[in-house]
Amino acid sequence: MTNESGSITIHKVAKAAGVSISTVSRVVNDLGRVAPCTRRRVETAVRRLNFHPNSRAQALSRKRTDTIGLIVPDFEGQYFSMLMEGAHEEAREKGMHIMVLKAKGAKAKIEAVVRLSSGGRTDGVVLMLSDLYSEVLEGIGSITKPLVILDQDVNSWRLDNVLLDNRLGSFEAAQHFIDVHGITNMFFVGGSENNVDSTARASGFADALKSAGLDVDGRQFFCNNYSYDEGYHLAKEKLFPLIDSALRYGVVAANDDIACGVIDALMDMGIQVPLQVGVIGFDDSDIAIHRRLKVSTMRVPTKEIGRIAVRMVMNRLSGQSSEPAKVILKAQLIVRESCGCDKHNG
Amino acid sequence: MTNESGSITIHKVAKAAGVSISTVSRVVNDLGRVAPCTRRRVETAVRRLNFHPNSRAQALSRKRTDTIGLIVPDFEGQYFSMLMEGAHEEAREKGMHIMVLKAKGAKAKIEAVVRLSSGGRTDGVVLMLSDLYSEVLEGIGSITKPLVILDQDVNSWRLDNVLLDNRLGSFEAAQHFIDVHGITNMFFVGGSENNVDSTARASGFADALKSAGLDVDGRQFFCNNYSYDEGYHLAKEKLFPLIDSALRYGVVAANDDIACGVIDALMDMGIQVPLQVGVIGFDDSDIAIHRRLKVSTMRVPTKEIGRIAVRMVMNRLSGQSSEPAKVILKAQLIVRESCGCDKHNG
DNA sequence: AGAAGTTGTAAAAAGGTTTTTACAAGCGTT
DNA sequence: AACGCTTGTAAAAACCTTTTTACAACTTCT
Repeated sequence: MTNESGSITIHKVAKAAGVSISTVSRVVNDLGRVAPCTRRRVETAVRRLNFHPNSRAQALSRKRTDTIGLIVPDFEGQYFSMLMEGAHEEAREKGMHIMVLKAKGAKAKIEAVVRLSSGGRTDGVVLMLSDLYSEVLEGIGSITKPLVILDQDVNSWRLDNVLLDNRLGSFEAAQHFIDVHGITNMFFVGGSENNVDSTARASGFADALKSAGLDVDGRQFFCNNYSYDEGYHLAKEKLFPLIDSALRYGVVAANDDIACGVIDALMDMGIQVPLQVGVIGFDDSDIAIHRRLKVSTMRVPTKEIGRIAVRMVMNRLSGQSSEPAKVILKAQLIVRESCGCDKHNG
Repeated sequence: MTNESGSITIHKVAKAAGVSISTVSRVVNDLGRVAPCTRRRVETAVRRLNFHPNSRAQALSRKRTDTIGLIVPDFEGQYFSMLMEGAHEEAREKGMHIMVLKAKGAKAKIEAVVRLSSGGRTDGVVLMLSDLYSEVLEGIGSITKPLVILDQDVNSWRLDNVLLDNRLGSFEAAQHFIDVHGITNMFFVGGSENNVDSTARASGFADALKSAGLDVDGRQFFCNNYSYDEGYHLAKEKLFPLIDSALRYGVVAANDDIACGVIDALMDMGIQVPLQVGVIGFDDSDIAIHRRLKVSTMRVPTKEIGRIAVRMVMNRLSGQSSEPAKVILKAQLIVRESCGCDKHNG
């Protein structure tokens, strides 16, 4: 008895209520200029027939879909979940919907953006761009719809941007080891080399060391692919041999998966964590607290990122903000156990 | 210079190519009856103007959106990620899109289904229904669009259904303890009481015990809310006191988070896991392998569930299958370390 | 050579809204 | 009573495709 297939249209409602379709439209959309008694008549007809405006016709007529596209490289991991959470909440509050697309690699990303925006399938797109592809920026140059880029700092006269201050995040992580624990020997274990998050986190780490007057050496940096297994492997094969049991060390990892891999590897090699080696992760994902040794980490306000991104699209849509907006959020150090602090305040 | 705002419509293309709009439509949609030289002319015009058919107009005319709705109770956890993965892949291969909605509780779920299907915003909906709400089934009774229910076994003449054989899963987990490890003392730690997965897993566990001639006792069952923390807490406060250090035990948990909580709690209380107490989780989520003691678990083919669900919607759409379909998938035991087996084949 | 079929294209209808324009009626003012 | 203003409603245009119908120009067969 729903619309569709029985197809209750605005015309039938109009007929049932004995008015014209424009009156029904005005009632349903709560535009003014309709007499109370007419309104009542229409409303009962709408209820009785169970009329739902055909959103496809609305979309065509209104020239919008009330849908925002979200393009991510991956559905896995808590980052996506939280991003989705924030984006969905914000969208929902404004009566909009989210269409999700996964696109890995430059070509796929461009295609995804075009597919979502060019036909008018969505009103705007949020694109997560964690790898540096200038080619993507070119490829989407012809898109005229609101477009906000996540993660990667793009300087465009058209694109909105929401980012995390990755440098500051790992700067603070390293600084924590220096200031609170008096540790001067440190390692950074990062994700893939062309992931912008990971490289920014590496350089923030380096900055912290420099600004504390410590030497920075290429041998302090390790690269893998953002996974537990690689973290484990790297720590066991490369990092462990460098450890002098008379000294204390700090490890800053580019995410919590890596941090956990490092911790487990060191423990398996008989190192006392966090006594001999402290570890700070990044992201504050579930894995950081769902273990015996709670992992200290830089919490990323991912949900907020999703929210803000959607809000930016909608600001554009409502014609506010002609200037491209850029919002930079900060990570927050969550001190738990793996850095060597006793207190567990996470 | 994309469509929209510049608005390159089929009319402009037709004009540019010196043909009628119906010819352009036939070329673009690759319907027959168009002379080679006309086709070429149209194709160049399309490319030159960068024409993308307006998908809103297409939707109105074709009476479909090429979009499938996916309604889930939550975006967190790997279950959602994998479901999304499968659904997206299948949809993408068929040129369709996924619109995601989160809805918790009966009222919200009904509203979500109505919102997505009644206005014609999607062509069909996949609804994950892990809690038993007969009220939801009633509420969506009037929907005429393809609708597939996940997780919960519904016997409807209209609704498609894809499920996991939860009973069999925990049956096999318990049986593993009995057959392989000769363990006769067992506990089940479940999720919330009205979660259909958890209760089915509990009863499968009970069946295994019964069919092995073991006693089943209410004190062997614990309930929480599917979280690490509750698993930890329950194991420490309730389960640990019941343990006789002279005996060996097996614990089947309703998911991996709980399993990890139980393991960590028991370890913290000085119990040797898996020597004294073996643990088998459920789901095979990342947390099961991202720890020192790799967790044995029942792997759920979540991605496959997502795929099949979307495929079912599309089968309906294409007019095949008038009978409601029901697919029941099986979980697979992944033997790692936490059950007491040495070998790590995960 | 004329009938019958095929092929390429145009014109028009359909899809269901929203929005603009137009008009009529009611009311107060002078 | 004439005028202008507001208010309620209808009619029509616009949104952009797809799909059906119609027709003219060719082929092919008898």
